[in-house]
Amino acid sequence: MKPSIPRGTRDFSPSDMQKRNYILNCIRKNFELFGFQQIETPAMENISTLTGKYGDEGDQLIFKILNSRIHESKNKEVMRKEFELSLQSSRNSEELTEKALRYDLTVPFARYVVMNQNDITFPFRRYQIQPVWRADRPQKGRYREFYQCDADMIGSNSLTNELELISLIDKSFSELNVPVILKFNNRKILTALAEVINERDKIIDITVAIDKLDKIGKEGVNKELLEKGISQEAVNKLQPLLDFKGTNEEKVEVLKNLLGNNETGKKGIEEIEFILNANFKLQTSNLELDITLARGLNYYTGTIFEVKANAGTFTPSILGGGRYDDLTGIFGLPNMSGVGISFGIDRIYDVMEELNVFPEQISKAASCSMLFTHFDEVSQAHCLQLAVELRNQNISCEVYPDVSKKIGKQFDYANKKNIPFVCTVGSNEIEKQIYAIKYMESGNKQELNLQDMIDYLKTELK
RNA sequence: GCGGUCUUAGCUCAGUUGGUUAGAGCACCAGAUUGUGGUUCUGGGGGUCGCCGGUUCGAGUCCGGUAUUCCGCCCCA
Repeated sequence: MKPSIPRGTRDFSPSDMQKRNYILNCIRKNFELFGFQQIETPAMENISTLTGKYGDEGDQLIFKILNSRIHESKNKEVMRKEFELSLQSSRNSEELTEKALRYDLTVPFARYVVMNQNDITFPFRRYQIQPVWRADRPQKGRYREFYQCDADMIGSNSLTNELELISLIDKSFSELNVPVILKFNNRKILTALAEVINERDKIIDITVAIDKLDKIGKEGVNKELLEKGISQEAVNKLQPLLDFKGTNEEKVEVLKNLLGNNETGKKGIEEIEFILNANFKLQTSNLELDITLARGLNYYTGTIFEVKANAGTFTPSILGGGRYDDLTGIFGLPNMSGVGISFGIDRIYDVMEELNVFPEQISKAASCSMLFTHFDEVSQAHCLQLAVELRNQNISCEVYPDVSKKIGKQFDYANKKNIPFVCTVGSNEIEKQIYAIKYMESGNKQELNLQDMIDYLKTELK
């Protein structure tokens, strides 16, 4: 058969993994530097855990897992009915699919917090690096399996958590050498907006439409708002928001004029001002209040974040996040506010590839430090013994696995794998216990006994 | 889920209005070179032209379906 993998999924070769791990290690190091602790959760969740958290569109992007051994079920009539209903409209039937692949890491985290609340010391900082799955149509930078790297603080209302996350974002992208623009907004602003224009029920439609401003323009947004049944009067009231361009402080003034008399609006503006005024390192990061930033996920209630690359032509969203005041409530633990962010390393990878900002040494990384070459079974066996000695000294090495008189072929192998040192062992070497070490880059050779070889390699490999 | 697009050797791609045995570069293998790689030269292997069906005397080329890639919509890391 012809081998293939599902669309939207990918294999990662050793050179891919070197680059992916470079990104991952940077982010993981910073997570730990900020005191986050790692957890993992299962790839699959009960489907009821996931549904209803991501909006209607999100629910349809959940990968469902068909129940096993349905042919042995005793409830086939019920299943047939459920299947018929599933053909009619989007729904979840636990008779057919009781499990699903996780869609993000935040909802499983909320579930974890509720289940383990007695063992957790709050406020809890956790990080989680695992793949998620979305039944989306693949495109460039849009995969059906991809990794999220989440850092969340839960059990604290303090806005200093938001400041810490901004600091973490700033530090991570500057270390990765990716120029970014960090946008933020507050869901309370959007809620207040819907209230002020008397379209409270349409908040989702309003936020989704406004979020598209930079993509479809003001006319596009207005058209979509009207199509969704928002009144012309309400749309008119929104115009100052859509028109406005200016500094963060000027935007706050616009918000005050528009929403200053609304309680929720006041609170949102306060939170925004706190972040902007925080006497922090924020001035050096590219922090922008974007009053049209909405984000689709339903569970956000306060601050929302989004990061985009600020260079090159491929500038997808590479980080998202925000504050959720009551995600755990649905699982039975109310009043547990959390805030978190999620790095999308697959897209960060694509952006870094385009910008060509991976350090050069990553692509040159060798699989090991030394290759032993040989001529026959006897010399190969001697090499295996030498390899044990080197590895005991923490020097990585490999013995060419096949026996061949063609030493050139063995050298070519070292050359292709960027292995920096080659040691050839034959009967002369075994007899004298002196080995010729060749440094591939220069071609220089050194004749050394085992102890000198170890010392030499340790010095050279530093 | 809807619309468009791509697919020819391991990789990147040519392939004329449908017409002999489908090509190139790189990679691979062998030799020049029997204890030392990168350069060079010579030779060689490798294709159900994504898959299924149709039109035709004849299909890589035209038509239908399907899968995949990428793009737009929707949504999002």
